[in-house]
Amino acid sequence: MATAKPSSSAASPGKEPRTARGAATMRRLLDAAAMEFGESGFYEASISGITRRAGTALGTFYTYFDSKESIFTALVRDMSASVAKAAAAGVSPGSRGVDREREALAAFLRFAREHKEIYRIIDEAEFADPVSYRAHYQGTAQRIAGRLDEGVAAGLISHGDNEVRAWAIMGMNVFLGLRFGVWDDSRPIGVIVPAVEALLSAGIAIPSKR
Amino acid sequence: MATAKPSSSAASPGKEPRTARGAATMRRLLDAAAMEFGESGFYEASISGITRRAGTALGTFYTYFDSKESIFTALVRDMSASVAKAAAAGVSPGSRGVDREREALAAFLRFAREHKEIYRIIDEAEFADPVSYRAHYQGTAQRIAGRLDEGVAAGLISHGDNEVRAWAIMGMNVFLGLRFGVWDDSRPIGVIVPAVEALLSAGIAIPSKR
Amino acid sequence: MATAKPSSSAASPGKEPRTARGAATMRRLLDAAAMEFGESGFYEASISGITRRAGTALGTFYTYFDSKESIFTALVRDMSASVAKAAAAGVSPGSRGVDREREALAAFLRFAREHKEIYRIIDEAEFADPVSYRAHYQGTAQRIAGRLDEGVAAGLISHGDNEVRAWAIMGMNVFLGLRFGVWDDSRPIGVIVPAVEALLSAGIAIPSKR
Amino acid sequence: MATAKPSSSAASPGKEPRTARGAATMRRLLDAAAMEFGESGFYEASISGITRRAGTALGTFYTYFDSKESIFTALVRDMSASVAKAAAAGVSPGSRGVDREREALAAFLRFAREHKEIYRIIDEAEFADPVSYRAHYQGTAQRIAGRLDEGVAAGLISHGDNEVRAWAIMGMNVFLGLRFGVWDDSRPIGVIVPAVEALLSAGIAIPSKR
DNA sequence: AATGAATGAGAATTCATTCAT
DNA sequence: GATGAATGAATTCTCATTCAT
Repeated sequence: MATAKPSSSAASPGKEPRTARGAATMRRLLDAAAMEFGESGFYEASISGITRRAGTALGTFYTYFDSKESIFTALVRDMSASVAKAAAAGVSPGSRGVDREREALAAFLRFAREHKEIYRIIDEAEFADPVSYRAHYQGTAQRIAGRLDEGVAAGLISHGDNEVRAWAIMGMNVFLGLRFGVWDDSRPIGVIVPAVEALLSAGIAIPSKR
Repeated sequence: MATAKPSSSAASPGKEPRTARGAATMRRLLDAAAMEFGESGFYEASISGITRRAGTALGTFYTYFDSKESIFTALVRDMSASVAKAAAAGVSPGSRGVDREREALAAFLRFAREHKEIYRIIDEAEFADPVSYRAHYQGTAQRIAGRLDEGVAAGLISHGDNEVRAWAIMGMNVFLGLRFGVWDDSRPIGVIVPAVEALLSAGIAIPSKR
Repeated sequence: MATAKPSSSAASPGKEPRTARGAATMRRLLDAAAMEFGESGFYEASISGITRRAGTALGTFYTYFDSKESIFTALVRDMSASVAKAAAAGVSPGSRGVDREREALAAFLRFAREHKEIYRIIDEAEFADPVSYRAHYQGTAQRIAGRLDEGVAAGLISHGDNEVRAWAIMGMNVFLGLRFGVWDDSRPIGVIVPAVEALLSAGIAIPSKR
Repeated sequence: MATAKPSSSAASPGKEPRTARGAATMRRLLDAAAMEFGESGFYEASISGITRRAGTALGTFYTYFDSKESIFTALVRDMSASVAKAAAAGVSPGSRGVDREREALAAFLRFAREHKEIYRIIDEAEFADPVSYRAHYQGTAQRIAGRLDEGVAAGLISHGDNEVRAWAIMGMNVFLGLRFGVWDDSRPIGVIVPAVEALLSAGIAIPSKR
C-alpha cells in the first residue's frame, strides 16, 4: 500500500508555513496523519499518534493545524482530488460511452488496491466530516453524469435520468472497490470489469421472445 | 423516522434478563441505543446518553450489556435482519428476474426513508464493528446472487458472474438509498426505480447500427 | 488446601438465621466468602463473587450480613480461633519449655500448608480490619508469653522479657510459615523445625573460649 | 514521620521526564504517593488523592505513570532499597556475628519508628504487588544469611541452616518492628534489643544439669 | 427467606488543547 | 519554530447496597 501524498497548502487558515523548514514539518505531519487515520480511523487516531509518527513534538501540530478535525478535512479534500485525478488519468483521452465507464472502473479498482488507506479515510468522513464526504460523492457523481451526458450527445448512450444513473454507477464502483479492492484484492481486475461492462452495455435481462 | 424494533435476546452473555421487568428494561435500552447511535454516531454516542433516553440509571446499562461495543453489535445484527426482512417483504412472491430486483430496490428505498437511523448505524459499523459490517453486506450480496441464480435458471437472466453482479447491484441500491433516501427523500421513488430497471434490463448503450 | 470451616454463629447482629434452611444458607455464604477472600483478597473480592460461589441470589447476602466488612471480620475472628486451636491441638499435653515451642511451630507450619487461604485472609486483615488483626496477634503473643512464663516457673526457661521474646518467636513462626508453608511447601518440616529449636535452645553464637 | 525520598528514575517506561521541571513534578507525585499510600493503604488510595497532595492536575499523573499499580511498584522498590540502606548504615563496619544482628535490629527499629508509612507500604505489597514483596523479603533474607555465613566463617556463629535462621531472624525483626515500632514506639529500643541479643546468643533454655 | 433488578457514587483513564520556555 | 509539560473535562466501568416482588 503506497503512501498518500497530500498537497502542501493544507494548513489551517493563518497557519501556513513561512519557511522551507516549516513546510517540511507540515508535510511530515500530513503524511503521518494519512497513516494514522488510515490505520486507526478518525476516532481512534490521536494527535499524539500523528506527531509520534511525524517525529515532532506534540505542540508542533498546532503550529499548522487548528484541530484534529481540520487536518482530517484537509486530508479528505486532498484525497478526494487524488481519486478524481487517478480516475481521469486512467481513462484514455478519446474514450467515450460505456467504454469510458469501463476504463474508469478499472482505474478506480487499481487505485483502491494501491491506496486502501485512502478508501478508508474517505469512507469514514461520512461520520467524521459529512460536509467533505458529501462534497466528494456529489462531485464524483457530477463527473460521471457529465460523461454520460456527453455519451448521450454522441449517440452512444440512450436517453435517461443521468443523475440517477450516475449514482447507480458510482455505487457499483464503490462497492466493487470495497469487495474486490480493499477486502480482497486477489481476483484479477480483468475478470471483474467485463462483467460490469456487459451489464452497463446490454443489461442482464434476456429479451423475451416475440 | 420510525423506531427500530430490536429482538429481545440481545443481552451480553450471562446478562440475559430473568424477569419480565428486566426484559422490558433491556428493550428500553436497546430502543434508546438505536436513537442515540442514529443521532450521534457510534463514537459521539455515550452510555450515559443511552441511559438518559431510556430513563434508567447509568449502572443499569451494565446489568444487560458489557460495553458500548456490545450493544452496538447487538443492534447492527438486529438491524441487518430488519433490512433483509423488509427487502423480502417488499417483493411479491411470484416475482422473478429483473422485476424482482426492481421491487427489492423500491422496498429498500422505502425502508431507508423510513429508517434513516438504521442506515447510518449499519454504515458506521464499517469502522465501529467491521465484523458485523462484513457479515451484513456479504449476507446481502449472497441473497442477491441467489436471486440472480434463480433468474438464470428460469431463463430470465443472462449468464454471467453473479457474484460480481450482486455486489454491483447492492452498491447501486445502497448509494441510491443514501442519495435519494437518507440525504434527500423528496424525489418520488417512482422516478428513481424505473431508471434503474431500464439499466438492469437493457443497459445504457445504444447498440451500434449495422 | 482444605476448606475453612467457620463457626455458624457469625451472622451480623439481628440477622441470625431462624430456620435450619437459613442456617444452611448462611453457612454456604461463609464458606464461599472464605474461598473468595482467600483467592482474591479483601479488596478484589466482591459480594457478587461470594453469592455466585454460594449459589444464592445477590440480595440473600444481606439477609445474614450487613456488609463486606462484617463478613470479613466474622471470618477473621473465626480463623484466628482456628489457628489457635490447631496450635493447641498440635502440642502434646505434658510438653513444656522449648519442646513446646518446637511442637507449636511444627503445628503452625502444618496448618499454614493445609490452609494457605487462612494465612492470606488473616494477613490482609492488617489493612482491611486492623482491629481484628491486632486482636489476633496480641492474643497469639499472649499465649506464647504465657507458655514462656510457665517454662520459667518450671525452671526450663531462663529469666527474661517474655513479651519481647513472645513477639520474636511469633515473628519467626509467621515468616517461616510464609516462606516454607505458603510460598513453598516442598521442604520437609523436619528440616526446618530443628534449626529453630537449636536456635531457641542455645542460640547461634559460639561461646568465646576462656 | 519523615517523608520518603524516592529515587528519581521511577517513571513508567517511555514516560521519563525530559526537563528539570518535569523531574520536579514527578518527584512531587512520588512524595505525595508515599503519603497517600502510607495513610490510606493501596486500595483506599486514589490517583486524585495523590495529585491533590502533589498540587497537580489529575491528568498530570499520567504524564509520568501508567497506573496506580505502577507508581506503587516504583515506591515499593525504592523503599525496599531505603530499608536495606538504613540497615547497612546502622551497622558498624567491623561488627560481626550476633553483635552485627543486634545492631541491625536496632537500626531497623529506629527506621520503623521514623518511617512508619514505609513499613505499611511494604507490608501491603504482599497483596497489592506480590512480586515486589517477595523480592524485598527474599533480598533481605539473603543479606542476613550472607552475614551469618560470614559469622560462621569467622568462628563466631555455630554451623546450621543459615537460610532458615535468616528467615527466623527476619521474622523476629519485622514483628518487633510492628509491635514496638509502628504500633507503640514508647518502649526504649535499649530494652528490646538486649532481650533479642540474649536469645540469639545463648537461646532461652536453661541447660539441664547433669 | 429468597430473588434479582435498579441505583448512583466513585474511580481510573484518555486526550485534545494551551502555554511557558 | 519547536518543544513537551500541564490541564481538566468527559467517559467508561465497578460494585456495595437497597428494595419491590
